Amino acid sequence: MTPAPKPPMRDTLVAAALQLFTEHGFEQTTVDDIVALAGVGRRSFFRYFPSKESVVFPDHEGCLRRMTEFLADPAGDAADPVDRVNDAARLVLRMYTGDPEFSVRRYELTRQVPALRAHELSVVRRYERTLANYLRARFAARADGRLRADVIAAAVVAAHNHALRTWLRSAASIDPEAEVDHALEYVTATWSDREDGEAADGTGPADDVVVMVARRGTPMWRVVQGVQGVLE
Amino acid sequence: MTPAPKPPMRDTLVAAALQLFTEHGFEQTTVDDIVALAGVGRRSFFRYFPSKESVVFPDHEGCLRRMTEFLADPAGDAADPVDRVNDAARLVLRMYTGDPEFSVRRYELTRQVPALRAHELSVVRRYERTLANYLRARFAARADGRLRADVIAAAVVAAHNHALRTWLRSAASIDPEAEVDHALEYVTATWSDREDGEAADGTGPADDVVVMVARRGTPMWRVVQGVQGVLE
DNA sequence: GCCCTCAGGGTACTCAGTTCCCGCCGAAAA
DNA sequence: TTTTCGGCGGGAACTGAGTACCCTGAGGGC
Repeated sequence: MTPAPKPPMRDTLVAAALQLFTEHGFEQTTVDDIVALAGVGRRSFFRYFPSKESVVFPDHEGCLRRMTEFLADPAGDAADPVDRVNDAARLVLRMYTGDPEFSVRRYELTRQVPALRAHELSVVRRYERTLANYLRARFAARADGRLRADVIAAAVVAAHNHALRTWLRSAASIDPEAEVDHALEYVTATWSDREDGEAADGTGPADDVVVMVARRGTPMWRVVQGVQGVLE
Repeated sequence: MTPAPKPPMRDTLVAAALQLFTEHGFEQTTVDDIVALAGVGRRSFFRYFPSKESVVFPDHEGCLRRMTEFLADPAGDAADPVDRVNDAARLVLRMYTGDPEFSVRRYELTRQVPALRAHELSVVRRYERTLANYLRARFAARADGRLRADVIAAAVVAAHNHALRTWLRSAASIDPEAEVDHALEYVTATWSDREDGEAADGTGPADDVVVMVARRGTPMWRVVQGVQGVLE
């Protein structure tokens, strides 16, 4: 019978802040303006948000927690580590697509306010470190495992954010899942240990033999391109 | 005949700030403390540094400018793009190795002060965007060129920073160049267009033909590993 | 002499973020 | 019903970063 099981004051503050930020700009809006519009005390703002910037990213704490729980689930230990990290990144995408209007407004705002970009960077960094720490554990036995983990985590985050921004720039009019899948495939194709044959779409027996002929000195990207062209 | 061609006040401020930060901590030190120790006015501090954090990274502006100039030099247009951004990243390494004591002190400081970590993030981000923009131009004609540029730039920065931090953690006692070369090779081997044969050590004619046999469904990293094993 | 420029200094202000304390309200105990 | 208690929300005052404005004084050209 409780229409608002979550405390509404937090949401009220977010709505008031976003409205004022988009109307008058981030720097021009003071915290006093926000709490005046929300009809609460100034003290309450900092009870819910540690800084003026964080009110623009109200759901990242929860998303980071979900990502940590997802990666800690032992049910995923059998999966390919890079696939696992990609799925973890998709949790972030889902948070954005869960409220497209808010996400697009936030994107426009963040794009033109340096303080918000800086705050977003530290948020993204925490995702990246979460992914990297997971990969470090999975690659512990591998040579250069920590380096590999850091590079792959950075690549996954970069690919995810590239696709996410493409979707946001389109005003949420394209298919975000397809965009992210395509971008993450760029990373997976190169770094994953996954056996693609198992999950293939059946356009050929899994044990076909493919022969790739290359001249010594051929750039690696061209080899990959050639093999991909044959395998797909 | 000028013993200090550069204004010494800037260096005085940096030295005073670093001393107070390491002695009493970053948050505990106020800008007034810094200018009092440096013997200058408070106003002068903000004439040289836009924020309290930026005094810890006094040389990044110049390094970013050098990187931009380096990438704008048309002499490099013939080189492989990934090699080019790797060399650009090495400019940053050289700035750190140019003053190892300062770099190690800054690393210790940054490691335990969230505000400094956030500021470093925005600095690193500018390097990454500079590299990505260069690669975007070089990959303009390629399919998914922008995605590729963003992912490679992120991977290069991650590899560089991984090696840099390894060196800093060692208290500058290991060979930083070798560490970075090794880390960047991780990225180059996968993404570069460079013709390895040309620069090979002559263990075979450049136009040997290599045959790589793979089963359909073989993971791409295993294909790359196999081809690399034959080509090297 | 005068005027112009400009690096540096000082003062006062805004506002984010913190600290401390108070009032309110609902629940449980007496 | 009254008392006590605990937690949420409010308010006042404080610290300190960053900014705006104006002053001074040293050079440098005329």
